[in-house]
Amino acid sequence: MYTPKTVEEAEFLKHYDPGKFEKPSVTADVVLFTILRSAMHVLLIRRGGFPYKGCWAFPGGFVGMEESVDEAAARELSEETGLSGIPVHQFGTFGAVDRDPRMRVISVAYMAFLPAARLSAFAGNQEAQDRDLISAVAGDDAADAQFFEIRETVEGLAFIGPRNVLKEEDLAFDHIEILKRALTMLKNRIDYTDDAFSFLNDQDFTIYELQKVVETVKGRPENLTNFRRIFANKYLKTGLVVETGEKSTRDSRKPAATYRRLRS
Amino acid sequence: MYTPKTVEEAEFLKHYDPGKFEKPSVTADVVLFTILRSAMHVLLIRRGGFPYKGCWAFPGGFVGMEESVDEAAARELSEETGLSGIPVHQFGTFGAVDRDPRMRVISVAYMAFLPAARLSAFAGNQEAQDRDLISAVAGDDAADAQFFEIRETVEGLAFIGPRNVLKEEDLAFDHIEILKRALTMLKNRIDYTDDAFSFLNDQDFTIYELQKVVETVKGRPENLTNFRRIFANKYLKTGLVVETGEKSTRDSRKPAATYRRLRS
DNA sequence: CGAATAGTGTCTTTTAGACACTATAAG
DNA sequence: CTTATAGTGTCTAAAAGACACTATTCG
Repeated sequence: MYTPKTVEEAEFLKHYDPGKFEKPSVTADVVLFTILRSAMHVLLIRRGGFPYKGCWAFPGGFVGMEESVDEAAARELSEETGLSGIPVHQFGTFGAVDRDPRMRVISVAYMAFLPAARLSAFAGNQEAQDRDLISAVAGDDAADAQFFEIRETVEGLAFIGPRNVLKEEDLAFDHIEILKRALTMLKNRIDYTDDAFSFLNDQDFTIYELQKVVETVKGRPENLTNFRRIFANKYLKTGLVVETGEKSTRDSRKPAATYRRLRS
Repeated sequence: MYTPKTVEEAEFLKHYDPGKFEKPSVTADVVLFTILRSAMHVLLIRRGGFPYKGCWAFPGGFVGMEESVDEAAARELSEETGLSGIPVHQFGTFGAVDRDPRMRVISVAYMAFLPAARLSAFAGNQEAQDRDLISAVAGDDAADAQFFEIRETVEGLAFIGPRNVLKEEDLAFDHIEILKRALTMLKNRIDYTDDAFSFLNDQDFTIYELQKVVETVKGRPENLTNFRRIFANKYLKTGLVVETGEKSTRDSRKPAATYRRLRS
């Protein structure tokens, strides 16, 4: 908290008028990724109001005056998906003049990662599981929320939903640019950050599960031997990850060792 | 440019009132680095008005309604230093609620790199060269502008100016946090981006000059043989940099080969 | 000559990539 | 017995680190 150093300064602050200049609006938007059936998916919400009515956009909204931008991102994600406790990672701010036809809007963009298991857990019904839906909170602008598979085609990105297929131009505002930036950054980050762990369903996991996450994010297979060696050097040798002693048969007939990450 | 798809939507946009909600202000701030006498320097401007009067801050200011955030950053840098054509690189947005005591301000932070030669070139007088001053344009908030050497001490960062020495708490707002983030990112980026080239004085340079830039940014020496090898593999073999054929004796008695980067 | 950078050769270590092979348990 | 993952050993290639050595030119 800032303390004025002189009476003069206290007076200045007391009479300062923040309304002198016209201001842009600021939003926090969250690109929520998840992995379903070994394919990258992103959450999109169908816009029920103008502009870009019927187009699809990331969860997000205006930054309130009493919350930080980071808090706004977490709040919007939570409000529009019902999910809580998902960390968000800021990756860029998009400030072109005409990106919103209503008015000047500057968007601070975040990415976040959802373990697939949390998808069905809270939706609570079979339909939701089948269709990769999540319960969007009803609101002015949120008519429907779905996870779309991201597929890279020769004409650009396509978004394969449970009921429909979108092209790049079906995204609202400049969200296709935001998504492309997020994807590039995620692919670059995945090898030397702990993002991959955020996709895992359980705190106990097998090396195979982690490998599948990395392969899905990067879009190409990893060599099994090398992946295990790097895992051993980077996490086991340093003590960041320990073997639990339990065995898992989720992915294979042969029981696999499970591991757990220590201290976040 | 966005085109409404229906008359209804055109009406909506026409009557949309952007003034409904209170909005934060948005600034673009630029951390301008340069290298003088083999030491990292950063440009700080002394604040002439409240709040943080007498403290030092990065060049920056409010984003106008008719310019993008990137343009605002470039404009502020140009206005407050007289320098033009310096590319700016966005690296983070700082949106804590209380970072400015006047009002809610969200700051989009950029970093930029100034070749040392441009410092003296435009200042035009000996005093400026001696003191690492640059001509700050007179304004409400800009009383004085200086480059400070960044020195890492046990108590944190110190800023060694031509006439004075600052501590972390002499920086205004949360600018010390912004600077630390910029430094960390720059150190991480320097090996695999072309940032190092931006510090070079001339389009023709020697390997030694490039090595000194990298050493200064990272704060530790590079092995000469390995640096030359990496340079050869990364830039010469790929054709990104070519040998000019000219020789330089700027740094050594023995003439050194000079190189030039192709296509930006 | 000493000082300071220019430039090359080479040995070693580390890391990454590739591939062969055996193990386990369900169907 | 087939299949899919579990897990190890090892050969090779590429990259990084370390160090020795010679070259050039000014003062």
